[in-house]
Amino acid sequence: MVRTPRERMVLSAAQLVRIHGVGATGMRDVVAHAEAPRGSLQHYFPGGKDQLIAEAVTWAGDYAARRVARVAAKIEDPTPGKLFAAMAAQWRDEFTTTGFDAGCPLVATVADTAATSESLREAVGKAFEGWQRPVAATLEQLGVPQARAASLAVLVLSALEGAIVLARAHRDIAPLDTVVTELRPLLDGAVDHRRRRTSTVD
Amino acid sequence: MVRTPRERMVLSAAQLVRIHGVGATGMRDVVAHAEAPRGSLQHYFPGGKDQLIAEAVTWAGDYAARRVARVAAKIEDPTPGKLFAAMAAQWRDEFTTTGFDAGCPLVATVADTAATSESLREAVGKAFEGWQRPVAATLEQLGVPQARAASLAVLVLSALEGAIVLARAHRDIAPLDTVVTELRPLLDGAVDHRRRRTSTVD
DNA sequence: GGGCTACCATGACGGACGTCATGAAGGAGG
DNA sequence: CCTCCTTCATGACGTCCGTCATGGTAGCCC
Repeated sequence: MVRTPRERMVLSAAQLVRIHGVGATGMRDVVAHAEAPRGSLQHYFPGGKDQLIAEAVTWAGDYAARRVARVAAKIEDPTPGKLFAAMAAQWRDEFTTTGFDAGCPLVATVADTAATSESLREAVGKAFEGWQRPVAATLEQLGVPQARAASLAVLVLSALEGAIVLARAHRDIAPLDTVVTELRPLLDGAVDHRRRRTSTVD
Repeated sequence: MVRTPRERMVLSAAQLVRIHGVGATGMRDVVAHAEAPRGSLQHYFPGGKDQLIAEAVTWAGDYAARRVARVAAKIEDPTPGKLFAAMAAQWRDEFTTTGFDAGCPLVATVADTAATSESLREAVGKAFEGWQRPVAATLEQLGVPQARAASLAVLVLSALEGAIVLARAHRDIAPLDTVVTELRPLLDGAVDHRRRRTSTVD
């Protein structure tokens, strides 16, 4: 579990962006947070700040994607609604235990740089795509018809991201619970039971 | 429709925050964009940048709230689903005509300052609240039971904000259309037809 | 051992930022 | 006319930013 200084910097960048946004996250802050040597910046990230943030965004997207697969595997008697509830619960837990200081790094990066840096915008787009894919795949596996699964994955991501923003603004997890409550029947109602693929042997 | 320099500065701040985020929006940029005298900054906003951004956020919240009432009045044979579709359509139109450079100022402010400035965070919270209220009121007027209307308003705001972020990241309005398509039946299904209040005389 | 590469250290530079000090117009009221 | 107050103008200050230049260390390969 030891991480190279380079990895630590990418990881620290992601965490700092979650809290302060891209603009307010300095490279000096990143090396300090990562306990990495400052001289390594120009060595590992010759592309400068854009490259560092882009890698952080990409890492965050991969992390989110992995987490979907992981949480889906842990649900017993899974349904689409339960998947969404579990995804929201992860944020709920983080907010209640760690506080509301950190949000989603992808949202922060879009808000700060979508109009400025094409490369960063593209990195975020791919990160969202990579996150959406396992969500859609899981929905399909749970019996949602393929065409619908992609749409519902977009809805799930949108509602979750929006609820995170609302929760942070209010310093209250209620929006997360609300969207789960309202969306659950819709998601569970989208399964075509004849198509359902069970992961266990019948 | 002439605006005082002070108003112009607040308005320009809101617009610049939408594009560049709070951190990357400088006060000099604001006065330049507003074509306002730089010396007026310390006179009208002795609280500094925080005060300026806070007023911009508050203005944006009021603007969004007014727009809900306005768009709701223009829908013929309105339903909850149509309200949401109309709200999303406003963003759709802006993205297609003006491009994806500008997002929602409330989201940008939360992402940049939720962990840093308590006053700004609070301003955004109230702005969201002031936006949510007319949405819930309109839903109730369209026949949604009161308790449900508040929840659905949260869902509407969350899904819309999230879809805006996704649309900007992908430079594609598809997410907006997707959430509308998926959410419309849910919203229209929430009306209790016995409670519906018609605006015209029966 | 010599040379090459990967990695780290440190200081400087030019620019932009938010803020403040100081002062000048310009109209209102006495 | 003089005074007060609102409004605007301008320059400076200190700080922080991203980037770069330069040089040092450590280890591997020939």
